Amino acid sequence: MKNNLVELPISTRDGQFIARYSEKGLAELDFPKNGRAELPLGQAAQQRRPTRSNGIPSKIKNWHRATETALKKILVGKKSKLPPLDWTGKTDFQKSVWRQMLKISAGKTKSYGEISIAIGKPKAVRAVGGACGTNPVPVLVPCHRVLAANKKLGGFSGGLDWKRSLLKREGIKF
DNA sequence: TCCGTATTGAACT
DNA sequence: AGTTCAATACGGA
Repeated sequence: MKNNLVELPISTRDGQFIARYSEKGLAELDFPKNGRAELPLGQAAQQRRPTRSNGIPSKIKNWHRATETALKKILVGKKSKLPPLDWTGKTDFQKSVWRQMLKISAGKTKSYGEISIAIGKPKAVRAVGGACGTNPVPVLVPCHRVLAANKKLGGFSGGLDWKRSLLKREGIKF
């Protein structure tokens, strides 16, 4: 079996996210492609296309519902329960890093250094950054709550605008 | 094996 | 106070 992922859209006020599910859980989540963090102003282009519900296992539909709820909550700075995540094929190091990030509650931040300490490898700060960059499930795994040591904005896969917006919504100052 | 990385902290203008 | 630089762990080619 290969990338037998089920692809489902999630419409939010920030645009349409794309969620992909494997047989084990949520495997990937993508930012809206044509939607910058430039304040959509409610003019979100909502594409309504025929949904092929056929062939989608009910468990995936269930996960998708959880994902949709979680995503929308987090987008307004609230904590939420997450669907099962499928990190198959990823390294133990990455999984450790992401698990630490899941422990960051809404409205709080951690530095890359703190993450590295938390996983027992204080010197692996840059590797932590690398793991963040390959995080397949942004937002839900709150990589945006990870800042540099002096509380500065690091980088972000989906664009720094996103990171800034998300942090702002959670009332984080930097 | 070599290179890049979403870092860091210390040294140096 | 701003900038440069080496160190360091890990993943991908």
